[in-house]
Amino acid sequence: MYKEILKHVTSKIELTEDEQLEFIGILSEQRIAKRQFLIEPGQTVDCEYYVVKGCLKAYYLDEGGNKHIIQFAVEDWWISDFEAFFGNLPAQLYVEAIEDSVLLGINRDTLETLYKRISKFERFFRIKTTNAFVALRGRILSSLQKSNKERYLEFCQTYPEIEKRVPNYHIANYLGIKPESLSRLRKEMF
Amino acid sequence: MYKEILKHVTSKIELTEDEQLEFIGILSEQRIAKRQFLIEPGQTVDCEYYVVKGCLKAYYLDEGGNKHIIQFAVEDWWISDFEAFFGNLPAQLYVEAIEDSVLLGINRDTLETLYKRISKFERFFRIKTTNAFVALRGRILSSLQKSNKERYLEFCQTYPEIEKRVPNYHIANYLGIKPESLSRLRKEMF
DNA sequence: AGCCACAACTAACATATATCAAGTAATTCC
DNA sequence: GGAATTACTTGATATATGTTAGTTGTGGCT
Repeated sequence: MYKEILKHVTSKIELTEDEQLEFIGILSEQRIAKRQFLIEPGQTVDCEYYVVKGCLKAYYLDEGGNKHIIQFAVEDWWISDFEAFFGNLPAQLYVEAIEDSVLLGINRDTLETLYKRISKFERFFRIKTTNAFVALRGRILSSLQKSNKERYLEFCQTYPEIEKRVPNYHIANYLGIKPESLSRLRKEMF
Repeated sequence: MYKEILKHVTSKIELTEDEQLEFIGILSEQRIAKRQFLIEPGQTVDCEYYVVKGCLKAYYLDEGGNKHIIQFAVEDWWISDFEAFFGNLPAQLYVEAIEDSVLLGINRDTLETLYKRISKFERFFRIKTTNAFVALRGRILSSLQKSNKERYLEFCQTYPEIEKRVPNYHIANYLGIKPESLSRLRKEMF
C-alpha cells in the first residue's frame, strides 16, 4: 500500500527508516467507488490525495451549469482542489472517481507540523510543486499555441493511460472542445 | 532598492533584522536597457529575477521562427526561464526588456545553501511557487474555457498595468490570437 | 514640414470549430 | 437477452478566427 508513495517521495529526498514511518503515519487511506465524490463544492478541503489505484477527474460547473474538467489523475498522481487546499478556502471543484479508487490523503495542518519537525518534507513539497508548475506551464503553451489536433495528439502521447481509460467526451471536455469536434479530429488522424 | 523585495518576502514569512541582511546579501542587482536580453536560448540560467522597476517579456521562437510570448513582468513580479532555472537546463526562452529595467537576481546554488542555513526561506519559496501554481491554473482554465473576448477583458482587469504599458500586438500574442482579431474584439467591446 | 517606420484598424475571403439534429454503436441494468 | 441509457459518429449550417492585403494614424528623425 505504501510502497508506491515512498518510492515517489524518496525519488526526491532521502529518508531514514524512522522518517519513512513518520511520513506513513500522517497518511490516511481512503477508498472511493466509481461515480462517488471525493470533494464537492463548499466543503473545506483539508487534504491532498495521492492516487494508489484508480482514476479520478476534477471539474467545476460554470454559471450555465456546464461541466469543465480541469484535471485527471491515475496511479502515482496527486489530486485535490489545490486552490482550496493551499488557500484554506471552500472547495469550488468536484473531484469524482471515474473508477473505484484507493487514495492516500495528507492533511494540511498535519503536514505543516511535519514540516516543522523535519524540514526535508518542506523541500519535497517545494520540489513537487515546482515540477507541477513547470508541467502546467507546458500545458498553457500547448493550449495557446497549438491546433486542437496537435493538442489531442500530445494528450495521447503524454497520458496514454488516461486516453485508454477515460471516455472521449471527457477528453474533449478537458481539451476545451466539443465531442463532435474531437470525433472529427480522430477521423482525420487515423 | 531593497525595500520592495523585503516587503514582498516578509508578507509570507517573518524575518529578523539579521536574516533580512543575509537575504539582501545574496541578491545581485542587474540593470538592463530596453530591447536588451536578460536571457537568451542556450545560456545557463543560474538566476531568477525580482523586478524592482521596469517591464519585460519572456518568449520563445517556434520551428517557423514565430514569437510566442509566455509571460510579462512588471514591478513586484518574478521572471526567468523557470523551466531552465528549476531544472538546471539550458535556456529555451528569450527574456527581453520592454522598458529600461532594474532587477534583483537570486542565484540557484546560493539559494540552496541559504535554504540549508535558514529553512524559513525554503518555506517562502514553496509558498511563492504554490501561489504561482494556483495562478497558472487559473490562466489555463481561462484559456480553455472562455472566449477570446472574455480572456482579453480578464487580461485588462487582471493586469491593467501591462495593458497600459505594452503594445496591443504583444498582448494578442500572449493571448494566442492575431492582432487583427484583437482589433476586432476591441471594436466590438467599446 | 516631410519622410519613414511601425502600430492599429478595416475589409473580403478561407478555414476551423460550434451548434443543431439525426442516426448508429456500445454499455448498463433489469 | 432485450430495453434503456450512454457514447460516438455524421451531416448541414452558423459563427469565430485566420489570412491576406490595403488604409489610416502616430511618433521619431532629418
